[in-house]
Amino acid sequence: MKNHTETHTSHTRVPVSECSLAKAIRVVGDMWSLLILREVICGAERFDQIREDLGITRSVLSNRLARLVQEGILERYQYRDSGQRARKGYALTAKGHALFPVVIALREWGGEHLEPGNTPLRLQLQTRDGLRVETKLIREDGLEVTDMTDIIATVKE
Amino acid sequence: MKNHTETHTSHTRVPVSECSLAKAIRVVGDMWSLLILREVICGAERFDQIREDLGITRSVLSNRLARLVQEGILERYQYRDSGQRARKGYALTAKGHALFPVVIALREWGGEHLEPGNTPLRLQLQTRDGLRVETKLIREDGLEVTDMTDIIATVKE
DNA sequence: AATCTGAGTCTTTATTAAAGACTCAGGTGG
DNA sequence: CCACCTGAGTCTTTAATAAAGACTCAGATT
Repeated sequence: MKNHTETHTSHTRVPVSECSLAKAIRVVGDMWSLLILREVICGAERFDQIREDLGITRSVLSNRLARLVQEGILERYQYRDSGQRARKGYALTAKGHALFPVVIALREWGGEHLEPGNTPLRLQLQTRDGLRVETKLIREDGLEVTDMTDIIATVKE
Repeated sequence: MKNHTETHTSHTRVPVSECSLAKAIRVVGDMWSLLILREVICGAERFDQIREDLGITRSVLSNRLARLVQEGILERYQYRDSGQRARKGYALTAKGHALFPVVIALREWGGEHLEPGNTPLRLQLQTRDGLRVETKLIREDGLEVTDMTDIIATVKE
């Protein structure tokens, strides 16, 4: 609970149009795009696979995939499983992979603050050899930040 | 570019309804909510302040603030600056502060992948005593993950 | 040749957002 | 005390998006 007599930290004004956080939010900060990324990370690669898992409509999925490809976050490719016809798939590019810290942080936050008691099955993000991975906030001096209220926004130009 | 003859990692199916990542996306994974969080982190506290900075309509702002308060991410309080009338403000709760890793990771991604050349002024997230803060992916064994393609999704039940 | 599938597009209807007028309470100035 | 201003919204109308589901079209499959 905030103390209403405390002196307020001054308002850091970075115009939305020039803020890389705001830009990132405009590019990937929408529900369907994020859910689609989750699907691709989980290994879904085909249009209908994603659509069935998410219950998204074809038109919106088509639209979002196009945007994600255009932004260079996903790439579209063709593949052919042996004995199967050629198909099209979507996969993360390097730029898409670079979103892992965001996704993992979101996953952690959801797991810690949104779970309603029991958790039957949990999505884990780990290395190929089975090591758990988690995000940490590290200060310039190498120490981990544990108290989030110690973090403030400023403008460096 | 993905090799189209590689064996595909199997599809990890966690129903959207039971996935803490998907839940987190549904709660904070929308553009306006994220932009509002950015504003509050930047020190905006009043309704009209946020509205002017973001150019969001009153009705949507009202709606999103109510949702964020209801989710326990923001709290509404009253304050009175000396010589001023009493006003209402919004501030991060502990649950809201816990989103810092997500926000900082997004900020980093935006800065690295979305900047169009020159960056006049940059939003920085740092400690109160001026130390830069960044997110890192740390493996169970303490090492940092640098190659994102080494991370895969699995289900642990 | 007829059918099936994947990967969409198109059309219609329902939801959500934008623009901007209106409300209402607390404080201020004359 | 009365008229006016401001903060913090609500309400109404119009425009943009999303949902539901029919339709398309090309490459396999029977």
